[in-house]
This record gives sequence, structure tokens and C-alpha cells, in this order.
Amino acid sequence: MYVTLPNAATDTHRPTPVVMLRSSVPAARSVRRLAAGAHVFREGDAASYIYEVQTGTLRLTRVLENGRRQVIAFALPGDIVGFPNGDLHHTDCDAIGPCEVILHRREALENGEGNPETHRRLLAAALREISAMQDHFMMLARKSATEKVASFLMVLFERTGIREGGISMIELYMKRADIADFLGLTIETVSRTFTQLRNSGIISLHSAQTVIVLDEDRLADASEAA
Amino acid sequence: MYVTLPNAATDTHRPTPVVMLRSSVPAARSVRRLAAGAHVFREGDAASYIYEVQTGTLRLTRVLENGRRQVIAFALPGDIVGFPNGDLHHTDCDAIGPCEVILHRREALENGEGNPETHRRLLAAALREISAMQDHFMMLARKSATEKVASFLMVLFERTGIREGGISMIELYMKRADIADFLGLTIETVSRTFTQLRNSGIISLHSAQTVIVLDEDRLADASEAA
DNA sequence: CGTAAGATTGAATGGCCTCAAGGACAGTGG
DNA sequence: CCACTGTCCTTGAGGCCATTCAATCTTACG
Repeated sequence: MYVTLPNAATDTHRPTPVVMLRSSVPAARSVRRLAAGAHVFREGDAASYIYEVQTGTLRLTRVLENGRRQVIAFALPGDIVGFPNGDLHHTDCDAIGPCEVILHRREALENGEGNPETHRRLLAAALREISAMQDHFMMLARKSATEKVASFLMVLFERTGIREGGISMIELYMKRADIADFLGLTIETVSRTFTQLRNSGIISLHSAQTVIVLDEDRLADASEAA
Repeated sequence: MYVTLPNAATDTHRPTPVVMLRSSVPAARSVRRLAAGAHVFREGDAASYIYEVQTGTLRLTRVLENGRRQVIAFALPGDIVGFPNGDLHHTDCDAIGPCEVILHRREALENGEGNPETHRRLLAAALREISAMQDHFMMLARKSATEKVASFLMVLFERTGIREGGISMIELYMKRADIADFLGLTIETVSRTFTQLRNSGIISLHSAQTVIVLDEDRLADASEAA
């Protein structure tokens, strides 16, 4: 998942309904269940598979020797991760919570392996990935802390938000540290920004992990530039 | 071109020698010459072609309605740009100086169009692009102004630097504003950082566009964290 | 209840930005 | 040849936002 721009010309992630997934994936597909915290692959691992998230959330990270870390993306249901560069994976990937992922052999992307439809889907996912990352550049380079956090919540709400009895809520499966490393901020700044959005009456925090969206319009405003 | 990390596990851009390009591109390829400032494509244009830079430098940009701009990448000889998302281009692309680009039909990436070798090359370029952009995230999110500018000069030197009579130099075809929008800084900060590197004796400025690298080791040090 | 991990809040610093002015340089026309 | 002009680059002063360092609060869990 990337925090894209509201006005982006490309609709990067129309969330793929599970039903659609079922029909477009060969019956004999390989599915793996992952416990919370389980790693899918590590930087330097041989890239044998590409992974399609069915349920749960994956986290892609990169680390520098000096400890600085960057969360590249959160992969939500419908997202595809693990595109290789050469023969190796170039990020770490682990499950934030319990997950189900579909495994695609790398060859399915490279030559279709006899299934043109899968080939097309994987290639399209790779190209969509490029576009989404370009949008994400804007975030990291040009947005303020408030804009970043608000954008983050907007995207998360659009993709995994729940409306229930007139209440709009978001479950944050990731920790503050993950959000900070994803947005290029510190934990403290993320926390302060949540507090600020709360004091503004835009959101409410049922718990640290559960966000209630009180005013979607003002959240959208906060995610854009002044 | 992305400013990647020195310690990145992926060698994203082994500069492809022109000779190699020649041999791997079909003889009947389509080449286009571009004048300085000419645009290759604009956001929203139909993506009919993918472009491989042979000579010169291309600039990929994205703009927000409020004027904030992000330079996504500089494309140097050997780089491939214009990967579509859906049927459209999602960035602007123009030539910074006179350029020669090779045109590949979009179908060559999508189905090989009867040439498996070209298909393989384009797909590999797309995957390399993903990896390079992930590295670039580190830059935008986690590096200081000095580290950004030093990294930028390092990459540019590795890819287009000239050693001549014991002198190492870099031609900057792009303006300060382009560098700033690429690194997520302001023009003033980029200029000040150049001055600071000059005062440190790490570089020297023959002109605003010509950088002499006096101390490669210290430039490398400046590009990494403390 | 005690411990540990995560989240929040406070105070102070600093790095980058903003606003503003001046300098370098090429192109143009008198 | 030389002002004139526009563009780009540099430099300065001041302010703000995010960070850093540090302490407290919350929550989960044995």
C-alpha cells in the first residue's frame, strides 16, 4: 500500500474483490498461511515466488547499516509483492498479522509459464507498482507531517475502512514505528499528529490501534496542501 | 536515474555499454532525435511506446495542482522510461538537452511481440526500476541535505563522470531547480550545500554546471550517515 | 502485581524553508 | 561596443516545523 495523491490521474488500487481473485486464479494455486510476525522473505533471498496477499497485511522494509529503516510499503489484500531484481529479493517482507498469501512462481511473471492471464495480471501489477511508487515520492518529499498522516489514514480508510452503524473506523494493524518509517517521520511526530487530528475533531481514537473517522471531508482537506 | 544507496545489495545500474545496446536491439529499431526542451510525452498521453535513452538526459516529472513538483528521475543513456499504468503515461517526460531515444512499442513489453529478447530486456528494466525506486525512498525520507546532494553527485559521477588528465568532473545538464525537486529540497538549500562542499574542499565548481570532484573518498563519506 | 513494550506528552534544539536581495551570464537590440 | 533584460545561481536573515532527549502514561501479559 502506498499513500497516493487524491488527485492522481491513475487509480492505482481498485481493491480487487475476493470473488474476482478466485475466478482469475487457477484452481491449483498455492496458498500459504502466515502467523503474525512470520517473515515471507528477506533481503538477499533467492526470489522464487511472487506473493499475492489474500488476507492480512504484509510489511516491506529496507534497513541501512546505521539502523535507519524505511518501510517501503504495506501490502493489503489484492496487492502483489516480491518482484525480483535479478534473482534476488531486495527488501525484507514479513506479516504484520495473520495472513494468507497466494504464491506465484517467478516464471509466471517472466514468461507466462503457459498461463497468459496470470502473466498479464502480474505484469500489470508490476507496472501499477511503479506508478504507485512515483506517487509516493510526492508524499515523502513534499508533504508536511499532518498531510502525510492524513493521507495515510485516507488511503487506509478507502481500502480497509469499515462503516458500521454510521460509524467510520480504521484498524491500524501496524505500530506507530511502522507508520513513522513509512512516512519518513519519527514516532513522536506521528503520535503528536494523531493527537492534533483528535483535538481538531477530525478523528477519535477508540484505542491506539482503532481510529474513528469523525469528519471525512476535513480529513481529506488535511491531506492536501493549504 | 535514481540516487541509490552505496551499500544497496542490488547493483541497479551497471551502465550498459553502447556496443551492447547495439547488438541486443533489432536492426530495424526506431530512433528519435530530440532537441533540448522537447517533450517526449505528457501525463495523460496514450502510452504507445516505451523509451530507451541512447544519448542525452531525460527528465520525468509529476506536478500537483498547487505547483509543487517532483522530479521522479533523470534518465541517462541505458535507462528505459515510460512504463505505462493502464493505457496512459502517468508522468511528464522531456529532454534536458539534445537526446537520442530508441522507441519500443508497448506491446513489446506486454507480450514480446515475437521478440522474446526484447521482452526480457524491457521486463528486467521494469523490475530494476522498482528496485531503484525503493532505494530512492531512503534518500527522500531519511537523508540530510548534505547526504542527498553528495549521493546525487556520487551517482552522477559513476554514471557520467569524466576523468581527464587526473581531473574528475561531472557535467550537470539539469538546473538547480531540477536537482532540488529531485531530492526534495529547495533551490536555495541545494545551492548552499554545493557551497558547503566547495568550502570543505571536496568539490570545486568550474562553472555552475561543471563540478570538479577533488576528493572522491570524502564525497562518499558525505553521502552516508554519520 | 510487576514487568516490558508501546504510545503519548513536554521542552529545547537545529536543519531546512521562506522571504529578500544581489551577482553571474547569455542573448538582444540600439 | 555596451546598456538592457531575463534567467539562473548565490548569499543572508529570520522563522517554523520536525527532531532529539527525556519523562510519564497505557496496555498487555506472565
